[in-house]
Amino acid sequence: MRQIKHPNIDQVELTDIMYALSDPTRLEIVGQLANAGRKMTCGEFDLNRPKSSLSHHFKILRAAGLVETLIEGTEHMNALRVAEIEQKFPGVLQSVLTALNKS
Amino acid sequence: MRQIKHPNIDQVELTDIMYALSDPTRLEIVGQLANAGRKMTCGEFDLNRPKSSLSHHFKILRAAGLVETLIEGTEHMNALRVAEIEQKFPGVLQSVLTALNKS
DNA sequence: TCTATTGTTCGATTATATTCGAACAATAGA
DNA sequence: TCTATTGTTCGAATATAATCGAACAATAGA
Repeated sequence: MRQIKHPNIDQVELTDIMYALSDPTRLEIVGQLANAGRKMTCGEFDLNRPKSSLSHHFKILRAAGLVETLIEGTEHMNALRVAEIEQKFPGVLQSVLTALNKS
Repeated sequence: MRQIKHPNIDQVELTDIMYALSDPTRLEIVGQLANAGRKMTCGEFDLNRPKSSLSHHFKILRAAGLVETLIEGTEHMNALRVAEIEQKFPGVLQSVLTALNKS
């Protein structure tokens, strides 16, 4: 598997996004990614979970179209698909990120 | 039980809201409520589910702070807590409603 | 007081999610 | 080619959610 498959943005449902963002760990991942403003490897996140658990959460974030993962060597670089999500669901991700940074 | 208890808006977590909105039936309820622009009884919703199932979904919407239910006689009048939610999580509910009406 | 109406609660079933250790796969670099 | 690094996948256990019929509760109105 050379690169990981991601859903096309048209295929992403609002319920998928809501579901992905309903878990504290995943919300944390999304928040850290947004605040970093750059691609991050899975290991870079400040979360205290075994890697198999994190891998599971990244899988759900990818399926929801929120995160894009590019393989670079042995590392997997994760990026938020902000622009696409914003285009399809204006304001949804932005307002969630704003709420995250307030709490 | 004279009136139903609702959470104070301070106690509402973002994850609760995301979770409540991750279910198609509940999203439908929220959408119909918003579009109606008025209080609605449970029976008024155009959903094809047994009442025990609907009652379950309303319970979750209430717990998430999204819906307020006032008992009037034998009817339960449901209203969206738009203003409070908007105050605490600006843009979140609005953008979801906008997305709902596009699909 | 009896009955119809409107929802909630209960209980059981089925379906989905979460969690995490262990094994596996892909790659970089020695 | 061997090894370390980075994640994924597998499998099994546990937890949480959805579904819905049946019984129950509260009220209005006859």
